[in-house]
Amino acid sequence: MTKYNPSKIEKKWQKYWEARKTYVTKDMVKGKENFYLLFEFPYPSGNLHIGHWYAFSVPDILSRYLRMSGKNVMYPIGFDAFGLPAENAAIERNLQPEDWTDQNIAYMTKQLKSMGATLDWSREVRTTDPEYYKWTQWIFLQFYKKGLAYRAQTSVNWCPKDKTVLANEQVVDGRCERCKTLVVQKEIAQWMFKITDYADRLLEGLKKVDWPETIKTAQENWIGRSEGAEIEFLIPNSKETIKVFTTRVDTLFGATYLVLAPEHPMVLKLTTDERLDKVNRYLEEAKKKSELDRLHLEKEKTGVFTGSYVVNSINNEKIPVWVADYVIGWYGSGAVMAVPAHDDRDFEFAKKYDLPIRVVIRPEGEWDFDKNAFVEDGVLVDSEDFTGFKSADAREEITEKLSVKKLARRKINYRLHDWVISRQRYWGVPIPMIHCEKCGYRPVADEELPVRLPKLEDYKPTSDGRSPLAKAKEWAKTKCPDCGRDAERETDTMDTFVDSSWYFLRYTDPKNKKAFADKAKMQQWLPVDLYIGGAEHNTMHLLYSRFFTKALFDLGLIDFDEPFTVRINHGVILEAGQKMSKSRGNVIDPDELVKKYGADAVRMHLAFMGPYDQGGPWNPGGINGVYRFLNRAWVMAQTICRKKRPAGTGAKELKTVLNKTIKKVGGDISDLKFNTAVSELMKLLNELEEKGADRKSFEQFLKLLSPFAPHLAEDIWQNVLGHKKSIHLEKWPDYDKKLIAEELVSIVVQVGGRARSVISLPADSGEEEVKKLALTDEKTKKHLASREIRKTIFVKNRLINFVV
RNA sequence: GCCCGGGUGGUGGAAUGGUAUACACGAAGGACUUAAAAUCCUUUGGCCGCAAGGCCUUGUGAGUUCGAAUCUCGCCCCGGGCACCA
Repeated sequence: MTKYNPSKIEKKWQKYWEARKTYVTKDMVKGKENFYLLFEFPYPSGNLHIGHWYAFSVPDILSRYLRMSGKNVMYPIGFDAFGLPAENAAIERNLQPEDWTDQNIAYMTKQLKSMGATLDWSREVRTTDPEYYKWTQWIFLQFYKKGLAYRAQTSVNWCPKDKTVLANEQVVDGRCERCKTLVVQKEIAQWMFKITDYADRLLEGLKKVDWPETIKTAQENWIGRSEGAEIEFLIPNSKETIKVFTTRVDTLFGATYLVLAPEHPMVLKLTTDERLDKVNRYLEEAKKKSELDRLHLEKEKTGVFTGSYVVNSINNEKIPVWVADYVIGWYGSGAVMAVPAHDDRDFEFAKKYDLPIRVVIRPEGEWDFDKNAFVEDGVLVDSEDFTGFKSADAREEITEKLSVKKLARRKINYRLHDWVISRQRYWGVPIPMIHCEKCGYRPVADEELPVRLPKLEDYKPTSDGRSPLAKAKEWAKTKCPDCGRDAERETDTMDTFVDSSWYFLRYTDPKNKKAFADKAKMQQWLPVDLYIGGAEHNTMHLLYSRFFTKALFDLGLIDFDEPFTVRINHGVILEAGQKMSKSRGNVIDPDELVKKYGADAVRMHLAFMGPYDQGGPWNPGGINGVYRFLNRAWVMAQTICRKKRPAGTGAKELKTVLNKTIKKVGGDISDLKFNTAVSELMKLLNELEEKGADRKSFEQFLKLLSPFAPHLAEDIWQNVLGHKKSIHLEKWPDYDKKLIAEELVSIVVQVGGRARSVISLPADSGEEEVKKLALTDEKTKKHLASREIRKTIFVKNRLINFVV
């Protein structure tokens, strides 16, 4: 008998499938429904770790199952190949980023192919391919022409180490997401995408997609919509006003002072001469503190009085204007009305600086206003005509009254910022714009695309805030498309999240030279049926892709406006309690495991570990169990082939188990419950061993196993069982409903809610029959002895409970 | 602080109102072997008991129910998101 030798058979079948183009997906197959199964394309970091296998090989089980169930499945692969880490790694190794990236892709491709997945390599896309980024640039230009891409001077996040601008989403705890350096604010003119125009639609769209609640709430929080009003406070003897944003117009009568953020443009204008020194000193301190603040050193509120007053137009009261850094410059209008009786922050500040606290909302119960602000809704007091109103009504009425005088208006604020896409780094897509002294920024003509990234000997980032591309003088020199004068190309590159915001569209038509993808082909495949990826993209890639989809929809370029119908976040595999990463040096190398146990065992072990969305600690021990299981299947195949053993004594029960397993495994895979599907297969093999398998039931078992262990299944199918065609072209077995319905069922007998015995009866027996038999049962009798049955609970085919 | 997840044997986990601990891992004992590995068999939540059997057990305390890991409320712990957002 030949021994199970995974490394030998796996290579062989991988070549076989490749030669026969088994997994090259056609755009349409008659009679088959298309299914687009997508995972987040990898970043070419160097080599795969076990986390990549988890992300790519486990969904392959679903891909194979769907194929067998008659679906035309696309399971594509590509590389998100531009980006900072590759550039930094290349700098370290004194290589060109392009060479480093190509080298990594070559190595990872080899590794990926060893998984034995149904990946369609003929559709591979790379974001660094000019044929790809040509369309990244083209889409940018469409956005530009629609006013969705614009250039503006704003305060942006600057990473001093990576020497580039970062999007808000790339700043975590005040630090650069990549290198963990403290981010500073810098005033630079940058290209931006107007994602804020889509804030409401991005919220609205969440309602119609089947995504986990966690992602939906994360995106809702990130967008941070809040409804309220903008109210103007009058500056005496001036035409100017201070606008504040509030969600609590009902507390307007309780406003006892007004606070400006240190960055507010009116701060110095409102500061009186005698307060100028103090205010200036405070502004200086606030600037310094903002960096310390991010280290969470101190959070106590500080502020300073400007010396000026503004008028609250609801009651014509003069209230003092303070400057304090607990008010954020960029949110709302950078100014707030302070209502210390009804806001925790204002309360704390008022207590500290001895400012008046005026109660205007009463709770239903008792409240100690000396100790805490009452921040919930209630009934208005001391609010002139509005006294006695409920908070919600007062908000409406007061806003209405002030808007008549044009001193207030309904307003919705968002936490979401526009997306800053300029990067001052080399390894990215050049922004296809030209700067002319006379005409300003002009778009590159479509025929000129792609604007190729030039080769640069020295591509390192510079400290002056200019992109390294500025060093490519010849490349940058061009003519203005409008006036024909000498002009210069934009030298910033795009954030890599732009590249990845549309790659799933390209997979449908990766070689198209006339469009980013053919409309008919997109119609056949999109939106994506199931998208699998990591939670780190909840508020980045997933939000950006949704924005792109909506913008492209509005441009009439696609006919759907949500890209991913179903989304599942896979769990993270931890090593020593931490996420695996090269920098931590705790990566588990799949190649070694594959060498030792084979790809089939590695895949199946990953599937068996636990719920797919949960991840968890890497437990190398368990892989033995799966390997043993595969080995036992292998051994059984050999004996069946030789002996052609007929069905054993338990043949009928075996049939029932087999049919139940067919149903359960298929259902579990569809629900992405791979771990329980594996355990069902193990149970079935145990049964087959115990009862003695015939060739037919073994073949059924093998089909169920084939998505999990594709190489082993194929080898047995063709070499041992002698089939001429691939097992992966077989149909998923049907199950017989009649066989699943058991003839005899076990019914639990409970006495007083405690299980005391089990009796066996024909299925669907009625209460009387069950009761009769239960009462003759010895164990039951013992527990019922000298007790009175007060009530009987009967659940068909399950249990009977005697309440005593 | 607020918002999502989650807490079950020595370990990964199963069961989403009806026999808790399926399926594996590990461990212990045995068979085979000169020996080891591999393989196979047996045992394996805790406590009491020679056994039959009994009692206890799903972070914790209460509640609903004939019956709760599962539903409800309070508390503790772990993971993630947001966080001075007015």
